[in-house]
Amino acid sequence: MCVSNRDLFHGFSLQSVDDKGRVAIPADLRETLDANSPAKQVLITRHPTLPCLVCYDAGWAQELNDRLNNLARAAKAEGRPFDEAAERRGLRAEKATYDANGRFVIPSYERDRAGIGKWAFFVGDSDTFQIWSPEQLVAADIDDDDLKDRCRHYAAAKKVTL
Amino acid sequence: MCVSNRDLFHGFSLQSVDDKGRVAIPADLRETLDANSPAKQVLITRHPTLPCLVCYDAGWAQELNDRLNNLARAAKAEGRPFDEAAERRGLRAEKATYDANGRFVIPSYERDRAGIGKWAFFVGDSDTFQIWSPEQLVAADIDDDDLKDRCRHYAAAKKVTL
DNA sequence: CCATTTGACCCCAATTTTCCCCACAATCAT
DNA sequence: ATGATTGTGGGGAAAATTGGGGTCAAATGG
Repeated sequence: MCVSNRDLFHGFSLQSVDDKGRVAIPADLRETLDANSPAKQVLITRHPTLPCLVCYDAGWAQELNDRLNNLARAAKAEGRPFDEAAERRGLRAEKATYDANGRFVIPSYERDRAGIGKWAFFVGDSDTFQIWSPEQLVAADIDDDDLKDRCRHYAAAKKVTL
Repeated sequence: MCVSNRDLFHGFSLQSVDDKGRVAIPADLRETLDANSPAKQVLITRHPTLPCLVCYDAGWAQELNDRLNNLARAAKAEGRPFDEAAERRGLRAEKATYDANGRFVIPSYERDRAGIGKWAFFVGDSDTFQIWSPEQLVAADIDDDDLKDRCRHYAAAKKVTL
């Protein structure tokens, strides 16, 4: 089960959020979405611990679901305890479609909780990608100075003051 | 485990960076990139400890990701602690495509952090290759006199003063 | 039930950025 | 030397991002 033949999400980008709440998914990440699933859709969840969003394609959602089912079956067969309901909560997600320009509307609950305003910082993370409010990121109490630094660099390049 | 029949990166070269930020990947290294992945792309990260960049092909990225997923699964199955988010940070990378002449644009954050100006020193390192600012390399507080010496030699050959 | 509002989509257009292509210089191998 | 490959410079074409309409349908409230 080594080769899943999926494209990975790589790259970083600071994108503007317009007055309608739309953001363009950076071309690099969108390319991966399109490669992994023909549906022009992106699944959006809150990160379990960090104040950011986690996004992926429909194919990855299926993969996660399959794995969970396999774990549940194995646990049951071996009589181990397995809180399937809890595990399944981690798979809940919003679904959004993106248009020909690669834009979608960040669902209001997710946008609100991630504190996303005028700008959205995209972070490719292999099987998924994250979306941060740049302001939240640089202020966050996390051990990832490089990401914060990178965010500042991208902000400066677009003349955005955080 | 996957039998990955991969070519290795070998060789050294000092390349110029033009006004657009473009640099040609030396032919030896490019050959390996092409052999390992049909995508004309190179993934670029910062070295975890040294002031240089680490680059590799998309196939190696997939290999690293597969290994990480397997480790995470094993750890979970055996109830061992595993900081997946931290491990995953090491896999984050910028993606750049190179043209028919083998040139790509060094992403501005990476270029900035590696202190790369007019010249880029390429170092084959088996599964990956490194890109150094020659000035940073010879001044770096590292125990690799041979590499520094080699860099000076290449610089002298191109009449570059460091 | 009908009028009005809201908002989700879709299309078009301008600007910026990237990348593709061609020509030429330098280097290497024969 | 000379032809082939590799590296370098620059301009034009294509794509990405962003702003702003318009249209249709569901929801709201008279």
